[in-house]
Amino acid sequence: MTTLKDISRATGVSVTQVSRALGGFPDVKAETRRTVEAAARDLGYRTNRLARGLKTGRSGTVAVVIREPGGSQGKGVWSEIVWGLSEAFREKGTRLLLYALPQEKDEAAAHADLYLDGLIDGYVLLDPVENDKRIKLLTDRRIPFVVHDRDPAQTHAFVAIDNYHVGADMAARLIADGHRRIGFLNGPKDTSFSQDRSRGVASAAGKDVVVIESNGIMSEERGEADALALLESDNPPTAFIASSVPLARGVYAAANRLGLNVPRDLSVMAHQDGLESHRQKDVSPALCGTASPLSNAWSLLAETLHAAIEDEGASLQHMMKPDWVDGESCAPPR
Amino acid sequence: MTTLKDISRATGVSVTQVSRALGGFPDVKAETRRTVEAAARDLGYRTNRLARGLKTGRSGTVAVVIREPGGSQGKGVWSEIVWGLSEAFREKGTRLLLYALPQEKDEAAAHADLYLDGLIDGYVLLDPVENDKRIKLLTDRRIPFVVHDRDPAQTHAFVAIDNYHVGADMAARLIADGHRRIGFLNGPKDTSFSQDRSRGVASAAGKDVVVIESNGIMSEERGEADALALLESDNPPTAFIASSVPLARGVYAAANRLGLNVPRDLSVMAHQDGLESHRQKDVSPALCGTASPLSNAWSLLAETLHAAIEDEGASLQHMMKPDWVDGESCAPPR
DNA sequence: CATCAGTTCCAAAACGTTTCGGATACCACA
DNA sequence: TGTGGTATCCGAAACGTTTTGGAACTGATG
Repeated sequence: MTTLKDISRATGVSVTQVSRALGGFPDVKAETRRTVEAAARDLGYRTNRLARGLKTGRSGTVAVVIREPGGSQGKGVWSEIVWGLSEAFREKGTRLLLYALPQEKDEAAAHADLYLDGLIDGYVLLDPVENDKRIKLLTDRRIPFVVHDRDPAQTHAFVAIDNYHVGADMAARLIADGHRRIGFLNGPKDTSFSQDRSRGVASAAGKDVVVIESNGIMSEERGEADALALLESDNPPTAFIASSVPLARGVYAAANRLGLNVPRDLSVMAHQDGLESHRQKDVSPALCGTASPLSNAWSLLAETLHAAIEDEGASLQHMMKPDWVDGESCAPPR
Repeated sequence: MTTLKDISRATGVSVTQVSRALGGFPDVKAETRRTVEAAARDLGYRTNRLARGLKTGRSGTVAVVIREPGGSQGKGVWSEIVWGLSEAFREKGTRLLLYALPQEKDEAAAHADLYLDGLIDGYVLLDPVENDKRIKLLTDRRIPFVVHDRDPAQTHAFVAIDNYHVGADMAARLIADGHRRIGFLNGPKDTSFSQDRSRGVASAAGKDVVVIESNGIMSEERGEADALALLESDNPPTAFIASSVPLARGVYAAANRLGLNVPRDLSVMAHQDGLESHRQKDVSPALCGTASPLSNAWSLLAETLHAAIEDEGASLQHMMKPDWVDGESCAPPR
């Protein structure tokens, strides 16, 4: 292993100046810097993060705790998220630790324990719940962290989707196309994302547009059932907004059963969460709708966590505007 | 953060003795040790792994490099493997770093780079290929590692399945049941696991048993095609051995098309690789056959890597005997 | 009493880095 | 000549741990 001392010996420059030269400090003569940099390259120098970490208190490593194995049949889709995170952090020179924790262990305590090892600068938290214990504990102990999505009951650093605009965008486009009666298959009523989307839709709708909203789990079965009920009513909607791709699949199934053609007889829009597993293109006709640019979320999460680590107490909150994806599933009403 | 110095101050014992007391060294009076341990507990002491690592050259962290995001639609099943590994290492007090590397980057070089940071003690390598570059480079640089599965072209530490016994076990059981003509749907001819299984089957077969082997990719489609061809021949086998669950699915499909009942008219055995994604129970009738106890592999991998890190140059090789899984798919021939 | 062995202890050095507090040299200006 | 400013440098301390090499004490043995 090459150390600063080796470079110092090789160049005749003091260890201090070698460190400062490599660190880009201004009080180093240009020529000295060049000499040092050349020697560092020749000797294959890499700064020892353990030593740096010991001195600075920053190891350059963050962690994410995962609770379930998640095979390709498993419910969890964390592999995609974790991969994206790891890559985003890698690009910023930070490493990501994956901490697998069985269900029966106390997750919040595990976060605190691991942090005390000194190897970890902070955490990314996934899948927050209301009044999340982890958030509470990490906040108390002033351990830096950022949440993917958010817990509306607590204030903390997060990167979340702007669900208000998810609803507003889709509704506005349907209305611009001439639709005046819209079915809205939303998520569970008690989740904050559903409420936000609902508000967005309502604000875009105004007075002469009727929105019929239903809430519940976002499965294809429920989508089909709720869509069927609406389409068979006396005054059926000419368009649907679905809060997820599976829900939209359900709408397609319902339309199919009633012999309705999408988009000729019925327009369908859906929001996709950005995971490979629920893709708007994978249904036919391809869905149009909003999309969460999760791929961008990784680097934003990385930046936010960095900021949280640097400025203790900074509360960084990012709402990401949804993207728009064109498809074949929307048209003006007949 | 509590340090050894804090404990020293609190107890009046020197830092040296505190360290030795906590480290379990013998030259510490029992009473002193108790005092120190009590203080450590009260003060919530956790040893700083950065400092220890700097001194000992061991950070207590290992890494695995992953190349593809692999959503639940993706081909990759690494999430299950990585989770198992992370948990196995966690139980041994070691942490696992996940290093996501895009396809276009040089993987072997990335291993060397990351190692030079000093944060990593060694690697777990997945999916080795013949004459694997990573194995070559890590061996050259004397960076400790262990491979999940193996590269028969190089000698290195590994944990692999005993594929000879996979073949031998299944063949022996079928023969004990009275089968004398066996179809064997194996993997690609140039992979070492296929060759090993082939040898195992042959050795169990002896002279009065006929084995008809076919090789190729292990998809359901190929399984169906090859099984169909054999079953429609003049002298069809009374049993099949499949090298994977998808292949066995193909056999089921072929039997179905020919109106054959499993296991009455045809016995089917399959090897499952232990991943949730290919489960013998998930087909009907449930498959019997060998299974790789991958869940045990994780801790064995962890132990082997630890050994490789401690004794430089130790070459540790572990063949895991397959398990046996009972099912409904086998019976004596009619 | 001197010697030895055994037990228990500790000061200090070391790991590789960052950073504080000056030191040195040079030049310009009064 | 002295004074101040700027550019460039460096020694030494510090981060928290492990480990070396010996010190101090005890009791037993000759």
